[in-house]
Amino acid sequence: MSSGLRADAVRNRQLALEAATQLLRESGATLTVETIAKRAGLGAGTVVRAFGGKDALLDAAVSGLLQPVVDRAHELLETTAPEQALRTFLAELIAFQSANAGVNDRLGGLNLLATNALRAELVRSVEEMVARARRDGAIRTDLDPAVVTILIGESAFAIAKASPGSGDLPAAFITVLMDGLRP
Amino acid sequence: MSSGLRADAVRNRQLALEAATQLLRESGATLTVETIAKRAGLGAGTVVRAFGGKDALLDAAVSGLLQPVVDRAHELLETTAPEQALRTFLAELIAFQSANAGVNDRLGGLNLLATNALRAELVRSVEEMVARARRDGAIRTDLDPAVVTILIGESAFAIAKASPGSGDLPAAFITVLMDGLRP
DNA sequence: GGATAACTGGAATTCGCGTTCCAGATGAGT
DNA sequence: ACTCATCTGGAACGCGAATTCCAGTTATCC
Repeated sequence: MSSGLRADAVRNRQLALEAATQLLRESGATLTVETIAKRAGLGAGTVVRAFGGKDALLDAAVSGLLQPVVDRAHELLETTAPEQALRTFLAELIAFQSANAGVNDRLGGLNLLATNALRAELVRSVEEMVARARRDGAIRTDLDPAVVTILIGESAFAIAKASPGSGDLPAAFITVLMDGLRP
Repeated sequence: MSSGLRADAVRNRQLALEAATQLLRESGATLTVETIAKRAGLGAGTVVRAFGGKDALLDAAVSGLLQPVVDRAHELLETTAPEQALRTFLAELIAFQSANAGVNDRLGGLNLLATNALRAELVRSVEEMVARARRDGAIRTDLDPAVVTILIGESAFAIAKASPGSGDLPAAFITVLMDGLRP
């Protein structure tokens, strides 16, 4: 096969990835190579080797989680009117981040190449939504679109982190934000 | 004196605190006991003993940074009209967080007793500002005040973290937020 | 079904850090 | 000035965690 890996190595790679993803999403879990290995039913060495290091493994896991969100943004850009796309995407993004609360807190000091690329792509998509909504007259023109994009992205992120504690928060946020962004 | 500490111990306590505060504010700096000790011109043992542990030392350092902000919130509550107080405080809070960027990222896993107390006090102050502004008719009443407070706090925090890269961001944020919060 | 290269488990290694320890230094009381 | 309790520097220690290593196992190819 194209990979050049032995069949068992391929299987174990997959097991390691799944175990890492699981543990990443379990808020309190300790995220050591040891625990990932135990969860996957593998030895520590195998887990590390599968991706070339712990960082790369987690990068793959986080990317896997993020990819559907990126796809969804593209889909909304193609199928939905800009303002509505922005609203919908924000709601879904917050729900996603909220469901994966704690993931981001445990990535400090890690070098996440693929993940950062996806994040950049996400920002690009939001930028495009903002630009289009603004062309439609749905967003005020006294602010730099790039600044508006950052504003949206960063605060959505923060709201998601805080929202497990308070269910109304995301809806309130979107209301306030979209009202504040109107011309 | 009341402390019961020897004079040199008092002085070294102060040196350790200042060194810790400095390093905390220097974004890239490694924040180990060793580096703090070197900066203070002390031995590692002395630094640790001064406050009873690294956590307590950093707690004291962060509290020291935060205290003026808390005082300022109280002052604004006493001297300024609610809506204006909120605007002003937000701008100052963001400027402060921005100037101390990176401090918050390095506090993961630490037990910061005094700091958390100050943070809670900060939230209480903002809550009071929101409540008063709402009574004045300056803030929409279709949202739970507690939710509005969290909304403000969390997003201000996020904006501050992102703002070193983009100077217009804080002003844009406050504009959008306050417009969105109007009745 | 052998031969061989690839892969595996998990023990040993390494590394970064906070804390502890203690022989020597130093401030405080007289 | 003398004494002694307190404090100091920094080496040694303990601990958690990633990585490396290697003897043994297993897939793959003929």
